[in-house]
Amino acid sequence: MERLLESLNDAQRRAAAHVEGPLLVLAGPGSGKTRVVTHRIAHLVHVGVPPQAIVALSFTNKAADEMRRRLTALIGPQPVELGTFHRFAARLLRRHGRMVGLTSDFSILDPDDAAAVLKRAARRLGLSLTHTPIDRLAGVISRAKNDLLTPETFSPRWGRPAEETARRLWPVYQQLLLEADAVDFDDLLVHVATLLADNPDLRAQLDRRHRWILVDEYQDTNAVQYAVVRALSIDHPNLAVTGDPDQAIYGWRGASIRNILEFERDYPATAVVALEENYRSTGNILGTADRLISHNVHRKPKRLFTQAGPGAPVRIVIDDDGQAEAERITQEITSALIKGQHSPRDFVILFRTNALSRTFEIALRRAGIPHQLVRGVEFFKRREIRDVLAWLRMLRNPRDEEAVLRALQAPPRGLGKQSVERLQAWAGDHQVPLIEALRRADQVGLASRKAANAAAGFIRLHDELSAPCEGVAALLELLLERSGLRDWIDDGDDGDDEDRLANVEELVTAARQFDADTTATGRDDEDPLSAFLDSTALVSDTDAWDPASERVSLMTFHAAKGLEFPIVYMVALEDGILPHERSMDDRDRLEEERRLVFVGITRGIAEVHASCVRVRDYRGGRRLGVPSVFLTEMHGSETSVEGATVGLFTGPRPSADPDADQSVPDIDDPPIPRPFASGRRRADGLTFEPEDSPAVEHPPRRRQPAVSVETAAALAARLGNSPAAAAALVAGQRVSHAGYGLGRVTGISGAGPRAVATVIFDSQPTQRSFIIGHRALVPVNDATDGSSPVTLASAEDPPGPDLE
DNA sequence: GGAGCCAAAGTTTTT
DNA sequence: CTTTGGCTCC
Repeated sequence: MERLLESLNDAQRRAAAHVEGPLLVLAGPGSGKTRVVTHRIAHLVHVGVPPQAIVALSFTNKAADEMRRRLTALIGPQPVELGTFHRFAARLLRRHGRMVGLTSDFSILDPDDAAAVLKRAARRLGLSLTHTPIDRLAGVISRAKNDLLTPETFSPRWGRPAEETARRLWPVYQQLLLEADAVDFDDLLVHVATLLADNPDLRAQLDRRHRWILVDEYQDTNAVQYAVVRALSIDHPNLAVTGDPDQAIYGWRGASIRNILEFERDYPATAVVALEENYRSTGNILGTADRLISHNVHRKPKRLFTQAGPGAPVRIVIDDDGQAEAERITQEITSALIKGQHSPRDFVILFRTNALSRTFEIALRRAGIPHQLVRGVEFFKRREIRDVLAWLRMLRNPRDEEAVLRALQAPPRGLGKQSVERLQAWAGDHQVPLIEALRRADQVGLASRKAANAAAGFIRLHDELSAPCEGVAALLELLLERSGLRDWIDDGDDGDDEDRLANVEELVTAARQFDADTTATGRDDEDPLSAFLDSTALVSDTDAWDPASERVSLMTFHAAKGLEFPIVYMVALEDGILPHERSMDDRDRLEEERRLVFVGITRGIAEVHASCVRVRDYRGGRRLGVPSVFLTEMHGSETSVEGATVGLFTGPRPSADPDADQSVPDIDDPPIPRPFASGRRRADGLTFEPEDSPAVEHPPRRRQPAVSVETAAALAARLGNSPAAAAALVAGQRVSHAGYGLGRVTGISGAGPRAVATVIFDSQPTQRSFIIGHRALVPVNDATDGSSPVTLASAEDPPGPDLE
């Protein structure tokens, strides 16, 4: 056993060997936090703690999966409860939700559906929402919930009409949710907190049941999460939290650094372990990060060190405009790839807002560099996916009005706005769920015979599909056939149909996978359909990130937390973007922006490049870019500056002299006082009109030859049409498609004619899915396609994602 | 009753 | 520039 902990350093070992009592692990970036957590769990199990008594909570499924993977590698599969806060809460609520008025079949509404409920609440109150956008109201309520406020305790601030409106709307909204047996994301945690606060016996019982609790990223927990964790660790305070106050980046979501800073006060006799040795980054990277973060006033100073050499300086580049920035970075990546010392997955491009990704996607695509934009929720936001899931939700919970409303229109069945409103009104008058009104449509008095028939048909369908079914996938299949959903999706003849159908098939595959997993693990304590729905509702952006894939990653700073990359590009470091203009006037929020950059820098293993731009195209117009104050702050002996020849950087060109601090341009005093004020500006006698910038000559598109290859191959396939061709698809196979050109298969899921191939096309950044049986994909000989612009370094065994 | 078009508005970060 | 919402027309 002692061998288990041998590979750890002293501090890590102290933390991992800790068994009883509260533990606070202050873990700097790259200090082996995940190793400590997994080794500690392994150690606990080894000394006889029942695995079922251990709960490890993280913020993303990805982090949880990675922990599971590493734990299994250490000591084999264990029935440890390991997942996200929300998943844990959902599971708990399915068991004990009665006490807050929920059945075990409650629905989890995504933000869109929650907004629709909020709209209904406003309608019920007779409130006009023309002057307060619904998202804003939802935001106010969400934030208040995270602060553990209730409609009673929430007091709108003076001169904030939106908050006053939200306060009035909130109780009605909760009422509607309750009637629908539904919760929003925030409620999952709020209900659990309430449950634990109001039911001492249950609290004690769960405290006993979950005797060892571990919380990752504790600096980002908010009041509700704190309340939940607190309530479960009173009698058995074997609570271990890990975190780094310098990486707290979710203050806007109600997270409070207080939780970690005052942990020792909350839990007396806490063992504190500081992990300070960094095993990830070079000395220059760590030094730059440290220099930057030391500008934060609200902070416990911390020592970070590495035994690694200084490495390359952290590079600061000032580009002319966004296009130049993207093209320069693309070129640098290309030449690094050609040299063969790096593969695409070694690179990440980090930006403050998602809107900034576009320029980089375009540039990378043009250069033929495979890349992935980390924005995973999109799959579950797709229309067809939401339609299917709405059906499932309705079958599980017929009171879920949002689900019923959506199912009613998918496919359209002749029940229009008029009829639906009449049904809703009737349901309201009779205090019954909407589904009941549909069931008794003959009593409702619908306008037409047609509408009444449609309602009856819908109910028949609902009842038929409500019959018990072997597995989620089987239910899905039945649903797709009987509801006409599949035909509806498939009937048009534009190319999107195929995409949409493939997405649905992908969902079926996921369900099949899910069924197999549940059978294997034999978890009978949960309803499979509910569990499946939970798993689709609670996915996050980073969950979709595939670390093993041979692609350059593009993501926000927030999404990068916990990850590491050999080469990091941080882009658009301009005042107004990072720090964001809405955070510049508030000291605390400015500090959070600074921590965001700290997180960005410390993702880097070997190289970190930061850049800003002198002119930024943004929302149609152009703005002058002023280098971020953070660039000034991080600049020092570990950094180099390029591109400061003209304009904003007026000082002499920075020399290699490490102490040439005088050469640091005076970024604090830019020629343009308010760079991000709206509208075009004249500056230094320059007029920034769009016409002023000559269109950049784009290199000829490389797709030309690909197209002809493709049509020939497609024609051959259509004429010969050998089934063998379809079967020949394997992961890694080059293929061509009539619409999208050449691409590479990244994976096959399922089997038989409905198997789905996922493909990355050379012309597009996104992954697309195709049903193999449709034979839209034609295998292409790798050697003949000649479209590979660069020789990629050979893929070795892909390492797992590296979480701290 | 439904679909398609046009206009307007709004853009931080996310479980 | 994208998305969303409202309107009109079929």
